[in-house]
Amino acid sequence: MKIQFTHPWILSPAEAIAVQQALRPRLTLTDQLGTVQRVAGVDVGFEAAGTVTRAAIAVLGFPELDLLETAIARRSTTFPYIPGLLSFRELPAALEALERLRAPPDLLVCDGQGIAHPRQFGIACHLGLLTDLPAIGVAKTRLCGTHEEPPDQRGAWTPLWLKGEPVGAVLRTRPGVKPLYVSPGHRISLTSAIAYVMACCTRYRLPETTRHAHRLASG
DNA sequence: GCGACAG
DNA sequence: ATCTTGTCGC
Repeated sequence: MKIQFTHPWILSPAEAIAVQQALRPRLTLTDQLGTVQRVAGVDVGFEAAGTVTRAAIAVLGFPELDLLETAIARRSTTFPYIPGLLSFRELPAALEALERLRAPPDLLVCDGQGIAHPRQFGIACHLGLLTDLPAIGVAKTRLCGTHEEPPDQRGAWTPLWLKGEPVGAVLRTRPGVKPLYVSPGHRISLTSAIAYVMACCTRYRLPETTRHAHRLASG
């Protein structure tokens, strides 16, 4: 698939924050999805003590979740991990992997936050904007915001509040496990994001799915 | 000023 | 991200 646009990735932290602030007004935070038939899980890992970033994409048919296509890319890491600036370390490899897909997915599920972010521009927002695809952020731990513990029941969720706004959901995908942090990235509402994440967690929790994607994409 | 801090 | 230790439920 084709990436819509990009920008420099060798930046200072202050310049990276300026990029986030410039791009944030371009987000669409309402539903703007067509028929969802292809969902892409986007995960990134590291090799060689963090000097090499490895991105793996698994495209699944929806709602059956059958594996349709995978792609992988490796890049030398050009930006350190700084909370709030994760996308500047991970996206160059993820974009390269996405470019290798034969057809664009209908929805991106990204490892990390969407608008549940100090400047409301997490990695799912950033990737959604550069591809102009609907994108959801699914994180395993909290970056910012406050919330109550969701009930221990599949599908239960509580709002994640940031500056008086509900920016995400703390979602119990299965009883007895830690909840996931779901937030919209681009072209999707919070309620739709929750529904799609639950529909993608019928067989596995997302961390298991993304780990599986890494193995499949690695061969 | 101090603590918190996706991966 | 990754690693280690302690606790609990099956």
